[in-house]
Amino acid sequence: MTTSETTFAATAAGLVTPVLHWYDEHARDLPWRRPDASAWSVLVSEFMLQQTPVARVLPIHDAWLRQWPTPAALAAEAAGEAVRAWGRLGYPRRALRLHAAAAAITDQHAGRVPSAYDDLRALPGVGDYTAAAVAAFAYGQRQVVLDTNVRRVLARAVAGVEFPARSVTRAERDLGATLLPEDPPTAATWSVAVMELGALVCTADRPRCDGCPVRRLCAWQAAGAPAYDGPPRPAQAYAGTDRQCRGRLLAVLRDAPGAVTRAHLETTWDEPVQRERALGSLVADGLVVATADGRYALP
DNA sequence: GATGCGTGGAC
DNA sequence: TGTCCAAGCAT
Repeated sequence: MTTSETTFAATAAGLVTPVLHWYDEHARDLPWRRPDASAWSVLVSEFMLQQTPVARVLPIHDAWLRQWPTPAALAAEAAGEAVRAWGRLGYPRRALRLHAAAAAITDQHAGRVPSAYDDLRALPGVGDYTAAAVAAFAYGQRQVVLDTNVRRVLARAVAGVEFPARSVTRAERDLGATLLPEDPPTAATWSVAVMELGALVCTADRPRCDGCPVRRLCAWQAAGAPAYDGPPRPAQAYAGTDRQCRGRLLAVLRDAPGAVTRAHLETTWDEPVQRERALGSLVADGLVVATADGRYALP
């Protein structure tokens, strides 16, 4: 190991204890983190939190768990009810996938959220992050959990750059594995702690470095907090896009008690070509179904 | 690996 | 006000 690699590893290892202590004092009290939270509650939270802020998830998660306290309860419903209950959380395909995951859990895992990473990863809508997160947070396993928060903390504290690469790199996985404490429950706490640090302190915009427990160790701070100089991230347009059009159409169906007419849908979007394309894509995704009488409804 | 996929809050 | 972005996933 070279001198620089030795220094790198020592710096990285020094992050763990301060972050654990910081988490002990500053962790938010979130429903899915409580000791009595079920694995199902954790799984639902992870679906909802994909690309969605905690504040918007809280009320929907609460209502969801009241309505469907178990995977089997959700699996017994029509998928459209899941889409309806999803409300305006965004990315409604997640509701469909969560419903499909509940069905798979009911059919293939006797109604119990699986604990093995590979079983979780095989569920609809569960990728590398969500599988690792549920294994760690619901079952206390030792897993490398890499989300946007963790990746940003490591990019700054260890690599000395403001933002991580566009996609997860081999180096990040190796670093995550190196940092992970040996003891499984401690590893699981570290994973949630470093995520929380990214969410509350080491934020994308205006990080609160004054309150950071590892400021002294941070490579980005040591370098003078240089601005990001990588390729610009493409701005995600929304106004006038198919995504907005889909959102409008689906909102009409969510708010209607049953099927709606094509004429009703047409009032929500002026441009006919785009409207038809969006409606077609919603049907293709399974978020909307055409009824026998030519109307449209949730599945 | 690049795209498409919602929504609303913060500035 | 427009811009950015928030615990990703599937294709």
